[in-house]
Amino acid sequence: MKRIDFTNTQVASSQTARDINRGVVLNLIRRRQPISRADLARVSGLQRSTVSLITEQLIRERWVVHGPIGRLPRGRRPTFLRLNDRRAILVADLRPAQTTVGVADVNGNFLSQETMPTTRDPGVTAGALAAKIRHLMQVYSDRVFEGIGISIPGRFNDLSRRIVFAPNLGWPEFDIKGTIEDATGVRVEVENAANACVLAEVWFGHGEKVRDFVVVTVSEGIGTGVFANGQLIRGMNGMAGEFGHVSLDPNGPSCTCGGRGCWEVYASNRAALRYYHESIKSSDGLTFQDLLVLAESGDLLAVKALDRMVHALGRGMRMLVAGLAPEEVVVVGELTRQWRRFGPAIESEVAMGLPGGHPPHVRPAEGILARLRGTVALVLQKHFGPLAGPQEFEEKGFRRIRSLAG
Amino acid sequence: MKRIDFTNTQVASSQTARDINRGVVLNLIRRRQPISRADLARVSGLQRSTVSLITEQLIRERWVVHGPIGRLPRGRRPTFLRLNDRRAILVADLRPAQTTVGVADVNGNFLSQETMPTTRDPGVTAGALAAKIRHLMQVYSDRVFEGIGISIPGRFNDLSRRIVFAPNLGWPEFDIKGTIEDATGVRVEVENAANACVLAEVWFGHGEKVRDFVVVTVSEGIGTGVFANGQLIRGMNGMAGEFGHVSLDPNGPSCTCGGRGCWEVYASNRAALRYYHESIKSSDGLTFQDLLVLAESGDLLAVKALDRMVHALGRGMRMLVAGLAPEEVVVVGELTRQWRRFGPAIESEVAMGLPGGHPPHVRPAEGILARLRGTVALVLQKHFGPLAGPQEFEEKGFRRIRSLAG
DNA sequence: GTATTAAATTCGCGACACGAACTATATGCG
DNA sequence: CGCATATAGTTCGTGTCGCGAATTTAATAC
Repeated sequence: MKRIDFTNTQVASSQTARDINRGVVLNLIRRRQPISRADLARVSGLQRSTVSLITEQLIRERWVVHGPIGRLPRGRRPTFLRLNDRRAILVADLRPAQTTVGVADVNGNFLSQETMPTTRDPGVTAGALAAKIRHLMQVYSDRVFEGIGISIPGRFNDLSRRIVFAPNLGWPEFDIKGTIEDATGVRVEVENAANACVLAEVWFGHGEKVRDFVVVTVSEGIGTGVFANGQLIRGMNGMAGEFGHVSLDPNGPSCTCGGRGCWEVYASNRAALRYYHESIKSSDGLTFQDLLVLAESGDLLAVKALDRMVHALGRGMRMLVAGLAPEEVVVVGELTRQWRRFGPAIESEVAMGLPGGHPPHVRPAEGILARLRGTVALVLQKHFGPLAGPQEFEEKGFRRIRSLAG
Repeated sequence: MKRIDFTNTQVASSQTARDINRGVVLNLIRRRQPISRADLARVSGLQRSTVSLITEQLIRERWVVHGPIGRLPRGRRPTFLRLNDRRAILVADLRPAQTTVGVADVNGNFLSQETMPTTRDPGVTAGALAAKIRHLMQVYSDRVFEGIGISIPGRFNDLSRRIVFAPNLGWPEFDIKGTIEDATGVRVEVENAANACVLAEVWFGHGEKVRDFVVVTVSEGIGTGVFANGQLIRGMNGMAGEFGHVSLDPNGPSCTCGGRGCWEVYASNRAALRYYHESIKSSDGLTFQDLLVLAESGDLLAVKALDRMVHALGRGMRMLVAGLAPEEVVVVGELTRQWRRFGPAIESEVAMGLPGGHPPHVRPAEGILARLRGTVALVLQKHFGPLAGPQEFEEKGFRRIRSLAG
């Protein structure tokens, strides 16, 4: 008897070239729409004839539709192509306090967006979320829904299909994917919020031009998403990116994760509030937003608390920057609203004592929008080819092949 | 006038499939030699006819040669194929104290290996190295040399072609690539030692099966190499992997890099020696090897010093493990000689308070061998296709294509 | 010798990208 | 209006490649 072991070797067939080029053309249309076939050929380097065949295929697949006719000083007028925005994606961003639900088209434009409270009971929250989604599907029944994308402040394990690590949410392990899929009949994709922000940057931001950057989400906790070598780094079981729970001080305050002195204990919104509480009594019920307003209006203790937080934020980022050498650090969170105040402080803290080379550019991104748009990208990834991830190959032209072991 | 901007979009041509499959077949031969065409077809999933054509091409290119004829209970006998081991690679491992030079065949087997001292003067060392290499080229003049691979305890900047960050070597910026190339006439590839160990693991170890692991080299300093999503992470300017210079304590002892309290200040061989020096006076001239021997023979202070070092090592690894979620942590360095003593201590320290999921397997690797073999892989990468890195695509079937900007 | 088995090659086919030729459609000028 | 010119988009012939069936080669068993 022979032992068979399925290795991951991937061979190319005749269709592989088409699959690759289809992805290139589809993403060029997404990026540069409206665009003519002739321009696609110029931009991609493919022959006009090849572009025609591929666009024909994309139109058959209903990903692309004809747009308006262009005007040129001379010659035949080009027919522009654009994405079919009748195809929509349902998106949700789960946060400890509230959940945002919405509908977006394939371009990441939102048709609708609303919020609902997040409760401590996963089942109740998921039920309410599913109801909202079903309602949205009725309201937008003229659209075709590609899937549901959900970003969470934690980790989703693909094997067990459960949320397995979400200390700031306070949920036990829960099968959110199955629950929502059963209630709606639509396929659900779940991803960590910081990773979703990475996808949003790649899909709707600077694209794949920047091949190494990290996203740091600062809210109740601290999340990090790593984009390296032009790919989102997921790690074993999708657990990569928990730099927020790296211990800076083994004897520091305890963290929601069970550890002590984690980065997020010093640099999250909660940390700033704690610093403020320590300096002044009678400050119950204060939110991070309030703290920002206080600092803006000149409250010295509030400024001091935020400065401590920002200092810790920069210190932790230096860890990421030293280890991963990103070109950019993208910051997501409420504190970006006063970027003028915090931005330079973070940037100089990051650059301090950096081993060799140039410090990265530190810049803000819009939070909710990034998370939601990231989940749009998450759902579309399956159809748009290997942009931002290698896992696509297996499902398309490539095949897993056998190998004889032993 | 049109502004033209070369984007990195890569389209596939007819030859793309062949390039991919050539790489698959060549690497299967490398891995499983001697192997027949029939087995290659079975293992790869390609048709026997396709395998025949590709192997014919590889034999023409002189990468593959016919081996012995096999024996089977029935039927025509298979002709085995194997790599052409007349093609050799010159390798060097530069370390602060000494440099190892050698010759290896394409299988990573060493034909020769010798050491020479490393001096504080880059020019002198490079000159001596070049002389040794020229001598080896004469001794093995029956071989064809593919290139020279050099691993360094620092960073090589591809643009300036210089060693730009090597605090433990104590060299100023130096163009080692140009110096050796001019003196030998052979192409030189330079890579950080930890990254070289990563390549060695992927090429001569478990292969691409483990898609996420990190290498931690422990010697004068601490180096880290990150393998994620099945790729070596290089970062901007190839600077990724300097986790050794992440500050654990901003007020800690100063480091060779100019910072304070870096991980390597607490967890390197030098750190262990410092701990020992602190506990006992009159211990000048002691090497790390001596310390290991002392500990083995029951010197309690030596044991204590090494325990402190191992504790710090584990603490830093927890940072890597939390952030990158590797399946494995591979340790390279002298301390692996007493792995029975240190291994379990490191592993339990790493697993302590890890956010969610399973801790990685921590295991040792042979140091000098890994570094040297890694440089073999470094040189061969160019010819063996996109194994362990995406940068290959540009040079083979893929092309950069134009895009009109503005 | 003949049947059987397996390796390796040959050959016809379809998919694909390429590139030249061709068609379609616009502007401008005599 | 008619013709030159320019640009978009399509058609068609060619070469490469992988596929898979048929064929050839070479060994063993009876």
